[in-house]
Amino acid sequence: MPELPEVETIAADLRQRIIGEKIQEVVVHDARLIRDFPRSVFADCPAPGFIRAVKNREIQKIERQGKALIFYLSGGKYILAHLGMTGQWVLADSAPRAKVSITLSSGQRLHYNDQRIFGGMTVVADLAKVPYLRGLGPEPLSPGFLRVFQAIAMTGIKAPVKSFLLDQHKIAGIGNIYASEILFRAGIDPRCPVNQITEPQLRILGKQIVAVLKEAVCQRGTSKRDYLDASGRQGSFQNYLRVYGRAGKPCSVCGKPIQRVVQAGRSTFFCSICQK
DNA sequence: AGGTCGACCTGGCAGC
DNA sequence: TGCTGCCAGGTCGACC
Repeated sequence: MPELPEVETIAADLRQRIIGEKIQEVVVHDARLIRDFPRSVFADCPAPGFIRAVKNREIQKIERQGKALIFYLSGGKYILAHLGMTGQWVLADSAPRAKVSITLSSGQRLHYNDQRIFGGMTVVADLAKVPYLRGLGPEPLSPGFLRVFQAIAMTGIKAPVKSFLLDQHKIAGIGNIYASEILFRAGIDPRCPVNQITEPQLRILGKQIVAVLKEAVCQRGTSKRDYLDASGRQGSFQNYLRVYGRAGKPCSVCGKPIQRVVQAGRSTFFCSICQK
């Protein structure tokens, strides 16, 4: 599900509703979800250790970094969570398919669902030592991003620009949906190597990264399949997609059919007339 | 060094 | 109806 706008929406929702609450009870329905971030599984079942580590701590702050969600707990512990493809954090009395359920001091219940189990969570004592966070590129919504982006993009990268946008080490938070949308708005062919894009085009690209992500945050994310916010509601940016998931349908600008190609095993959507 | 590809999982859906 | 194959918003490690 989650790219930057979706994780940002969930973080904002949870911030409003559970800051200051104490974790009273944790039930792990599927131990595969509790794992070293984000994929490697502990040799033995880590769930009891996770529960012990977070129980009775207060949630003091919630932040997003890239596509990761971080719960700051009292006593210097952090829950580090990643939603993978199908993860959901939902506040609700019950959630029949929840993989992890957390009861808070007010009686609210926070559930983590994840159909494909690509996401998960772990508890850490030092964020600075987490390889995923250390490796993240600049945040598109942070001040000074455009200048940093320009500098990174000018380092002679030969990869197709679509792969570049998806690389979390280069830029944090962009995923498959927004990469296609950003490139359409910038008028750049997703297959074009980064080092063949002109400086003025790169400036437009940087601005479109910021514009598309900001707009998607305002629309509370894109609910194409599974994504729901922390109240279980859909986002609305799917109503504004110009190319993603529209293969064969007419381009909103020139009317020619939107193309779908596969790059690095993932679908890319674009207009071969409007994007050069 | 830097880029590409399969593996990790489950479920929905189109086509036969 | 039921089977098969394809598809899905992410990330990492093996491989070139």
